[in-house]
Order: sequence, then structure tokens, then C-alpha cells
Amino acid sequence: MSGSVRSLSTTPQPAEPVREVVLRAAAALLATDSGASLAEIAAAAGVGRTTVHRVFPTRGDLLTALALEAVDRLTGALTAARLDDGPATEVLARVVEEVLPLSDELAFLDSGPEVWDLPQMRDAWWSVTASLDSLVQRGQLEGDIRGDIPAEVVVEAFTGILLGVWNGVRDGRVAPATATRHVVTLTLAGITPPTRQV
Amino acid sequence: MSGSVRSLSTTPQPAEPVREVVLRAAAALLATDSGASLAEIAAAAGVGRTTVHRVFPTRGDLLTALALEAVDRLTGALTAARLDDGPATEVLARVVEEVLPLSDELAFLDSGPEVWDLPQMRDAWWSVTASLDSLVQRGQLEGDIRGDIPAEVVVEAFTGILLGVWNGVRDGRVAPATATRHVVTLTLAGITPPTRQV
DNA sequence: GCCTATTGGAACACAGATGTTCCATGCGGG
DNA sequence: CCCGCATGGAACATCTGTGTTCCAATAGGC
Repeated sequence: MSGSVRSLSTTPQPAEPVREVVLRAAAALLATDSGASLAEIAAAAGVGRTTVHRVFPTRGDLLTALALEAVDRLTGALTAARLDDGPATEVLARVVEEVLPLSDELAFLDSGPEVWDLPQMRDAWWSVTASLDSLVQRGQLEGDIRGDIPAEVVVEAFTGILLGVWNGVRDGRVAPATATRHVVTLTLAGITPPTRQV
Repeated sequence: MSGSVRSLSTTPQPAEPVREVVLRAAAALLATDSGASLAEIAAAAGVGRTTVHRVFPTRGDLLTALALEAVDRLTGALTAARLDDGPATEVLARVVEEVLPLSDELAFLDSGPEVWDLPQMRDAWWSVTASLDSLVQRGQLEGDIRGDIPAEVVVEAFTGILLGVWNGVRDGRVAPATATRHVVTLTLAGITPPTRQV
């Protein structure tokens, strides 16, 4: 499928289709089975195993690309949620809306241990965590979030609810349509200062 | 190390030490790397790979034993929490206290996909989920737990908080001593009916 | 002190996944 | 219509993990 404009176009390339197809298939498969073989991934992507090797020479290359993409989307979601814009509780609600749709990619992050050997991954993840931490801390200073629980704990609980409810969606125990609303409700109810409870 | 009393004792055996050592090492290793090899597990357990094969003929046998043990402990924890005894919110607090110490085993359950092929595992896990579901439902009927969120969602959020905070403990971001209290606080605050908030 | 049995190590066959090379095919543009 | 090129399949070497067998060492019971 095409590929001859390359020499004429100086743009960063309109994204090669094959690469994307493989990445999507790999994300879906690895989310449920972190040990999926390249043959399975290739089959799921509808391409030959040889082609996969052409795009990603080694398995590690694919995993790296996938991990970086996942972290990149996550970072993008946080940016889209405008962390510094408005009360922290409202921001958290936006974060849920932005992050929940990414759950396929994030599930992969959870299942792959070798991925975290990359220094860039450690850094990127630390950055994400730090962003959320300081968001919560801001909320605590401004009185929107209860201050009697460490910000890190609040963040962990928040992400835990996110992952937990998404698990429920995936297993069919939770309706997808209402997932976002419930996560927001439960989170906000849990972290609102006791004196402020409605 | 010993093993000759067998013919004299008719008791179900005082637990063979080797089996336990291997199980513990496997649980610890597989919790962080679900693809750990038998050689690594044997080394971590301080025994030879041959010995591991003597106790668990195949890798699957080890995984099965580990999974069944994990589910068994989990079931035991729920029993110890006395699900039918007292208000649902108080029960949930007890559940946290009983379950949090088991996190090493539960983490393994999360990381191994092949484990869930066993019908006994599906059944056991369904039983656990159902127990928690009906506990929450009881709490909703009795007015201790908000009824505007499906019980399954509440359960998922609850387990999510549990796993999330435990992740924080494992990574050193959360102090172990306070983890239980924070999980209980956050959970209860999140699920208390809005009209009843203190 | 001897005997027994359990252990750990070495060596082996086997299976599956990975990475590589080569070639036929088919689709595109010129 | 022909050419170029990306693709997919086949075949191959290799590596790692698994499961098995055999044997030497050793610790415990008698």
C-alpha cells in the first residue's frame, strides 16, 4: 500500500498505516496476555510476521514503541485535562474523562514488567505521578480535597478506582456508559474534606 | 532435611517445608514478573531446579497450587471478616484489615493470565465477587451504603483502592503502617450515602 | 558406623519463540 | 504494459525454558 511520496514530502510523514495497525493489535492482545507471541500479534493485526519484524526489528522494539506511545497518550490526556485550570476536584473529573478511554493502552503498561527497564519510562511515569501529586496537593491547600490523607495515597486510590472500574467494564460487570460518572462520584465523595461533605 | 516420620504419622502431614519455601519464593517472584522461569524461582527458593520439579511436576502444577492457595487465603480472609456480622461498612473495614496483608499473593493473581483457565479458579473468584456484591447490596438496603451506584461498581472501586494503595506501599510512596486506615477512610467516605455524610 | 533416601547438579531431548534470509506474489505508479 | 517495491510465506539457525534421567553427595535414622 503506497509509500512513494516519501522523497517528495518533508513533513514528519502522515503516519505509516502498517505500524499503526500492528501497534493497535499488540496493545489489545498484550493487555490481556502479556506473553503473546509475535505470531499471534501479527495474525491479529492481519499482517505477516515478517512485516512485523520489518517495522519493529526486535520484540523489544515493539514493546518500547508501545510503552512510549501509551505514556505519550497519558501525558496528552493530562494536558487536555488542564491540570492548573480550576478547582482540583473539577480537574480530577476531567482527568477521568480523558484517561478512561485510554484504558487499553494503560492496561498494557500494567502487565509488562520489562518495559520499565527503560529510563525514559521511569522518567515519564514519575512525571505523571508527580503531576497528579501536585494537583492533589493544590486541592488540599485550597480546601477542596481532604488534607488528612497524604496526596500520594489519594493519587493511588484514584488510579486504583480508575483501573478497578475499568476492569469491571472489561469483564462485563459494569456498564461502560456509566463508568465515567461513577468513578468521578466515588472519587470525589471519597476525597472531599469531611467538614465540607454535602 | 528429614522426612522419615511419614510412615508413623497418619496426620495430613505437618506441611513439607520444601513445598512451602518454593511457593513463597514463587509468589514473591511472580508478583513482579509473571514470566519468571523455574530456574529463577528455584534459585530464589534456595533449592535446585530438580527439586522444584519433584514437588511440582510441571510449571502449571506450581501455578495452580499458587493460585488455589491465594484464593484459599482470600476466602479465609473473607470468612475471618465475618461478612454477615454487623453493618456493611464495618464489615468492609474488617475486610481491608484481613485482605491487605495478603497482597503478595493477590498481586500474583493479577499477573497470571493462564491461571484463570482453571474452572475451579473461575468458580472461586466468582464466589468471592458474589460475596462482596451481596455484602454491598445488604449495606445499600440497610442504608449504610449509597444506593445510587451499582453494587458491582462499588466492589470494583473498593478492590481498586485496595490494589492501588498496595502498589503505593510496594513502590515506597505510601507508608505501610497507615495504609489500612487510609483505605478504610477513603472507601467509607466514597460509599456513604450523600444524605448521611457526616 | 552403616543405610537409606532425599537433594542438587549435569546432561539430554524437546517445544516454542525469535530473528534472518530468500523468493514468489501482487499492487501501485509511470 | 512494464517496472518497482512492499508484502507474506517458507525455511532456517538459534536460544531459552521445560521436563526427564542419571548419578554423586550428604544428612538423618537405625
